[in-house]
Amino acid sequence: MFLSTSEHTLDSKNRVSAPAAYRAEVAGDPHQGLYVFPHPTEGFLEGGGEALIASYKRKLARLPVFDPRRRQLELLILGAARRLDFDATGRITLPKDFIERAGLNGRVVFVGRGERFEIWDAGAFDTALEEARAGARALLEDPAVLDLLGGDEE
Amino acid sequence: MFLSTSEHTLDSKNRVSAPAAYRAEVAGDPHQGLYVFPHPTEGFLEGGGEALIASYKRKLARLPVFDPRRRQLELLILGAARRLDFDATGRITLPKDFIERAGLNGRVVFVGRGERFEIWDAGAFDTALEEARAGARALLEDPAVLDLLGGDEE
DNA sequence: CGATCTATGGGATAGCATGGGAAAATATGG
DNA sequence: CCATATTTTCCCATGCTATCCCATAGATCG
Repeated sequence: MFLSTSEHTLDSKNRVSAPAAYRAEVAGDPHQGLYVFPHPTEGFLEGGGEALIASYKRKLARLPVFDPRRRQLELLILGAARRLDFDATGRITLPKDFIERAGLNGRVVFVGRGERFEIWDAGAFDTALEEARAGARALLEDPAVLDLLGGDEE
Repeated sequence: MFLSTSEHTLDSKNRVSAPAAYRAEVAGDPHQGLYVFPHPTEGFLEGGGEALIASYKRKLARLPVFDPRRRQLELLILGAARRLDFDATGRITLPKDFIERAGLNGRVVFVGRGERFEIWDAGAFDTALEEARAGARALLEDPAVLDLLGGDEE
């Protein structure tokens, strides 16, 4: 599972160290590496292991091949995704267009979200995190959320 | 799996470098090479490895041999498909009629879609990609799409 | 306090994409 | 059946980019 948040440096060759925990996460995969694509509408990158891409592929395969929604999603996800392999020291190299799409600028943040993770520009992420914190109290008082997180399971 | 999008040059001899990742994808096939045919109705080429053609063949075999729909589909897919082998530097040579059917004009784009990929004229692809991005927000708000991509799989 | 792992920087190297010439195969006409 | 024209295949050369490799420094852990 991809957890926690960590900041790393994007160097002049567009390389960035992947969090060691993420490398361990995909260490068992056949081609170990991270699969990454720019989010279709938001300004960050989404990533995961082979399992994530395979899951998208299976989900899209439920729609007929000629369904416009399937074709559009394939284009935005499978067509945009790239497998990024680790170098000997555990870094990945980000394609230039990914860097532009996500507005990355030196300091980048990896944010774990369970089955997947996100790569943000540090500045944009700080802003988003502040907003999330500012709204946290109201969120936790929302009856639907209370119910969702509520009692212990079983 | 065929992923990602990359642009290559169609030279004066109708040769174009196949993406290195696609070559790796079919490296294990008995006759390694790409199987390509013009889409029956749209202006691009569809391609894949041996697995793709074998899959079409199996699917068509579900219909009786004399079924007119089977005969028509065989003509449009199996009859149109060609195996394109790589030269020593990893290029394939596109037949002239494929180039005309897809309106290829110097710059061509390979688009990965999982089990298959497509070959587009760069100009036409840029337009299609822009449209897909423009409609992305609405797409991701579509309840059917939310449901499709939504929950984690078991 | 040494051993190991992680993060980062930079030079060297190998692979990829592309162009063009030479040789081989194929087609066309007599 | 041969001669010529055309197409296709093979081979080599080049610039560029990504990858490999080494070095350093800090952090972590017994």
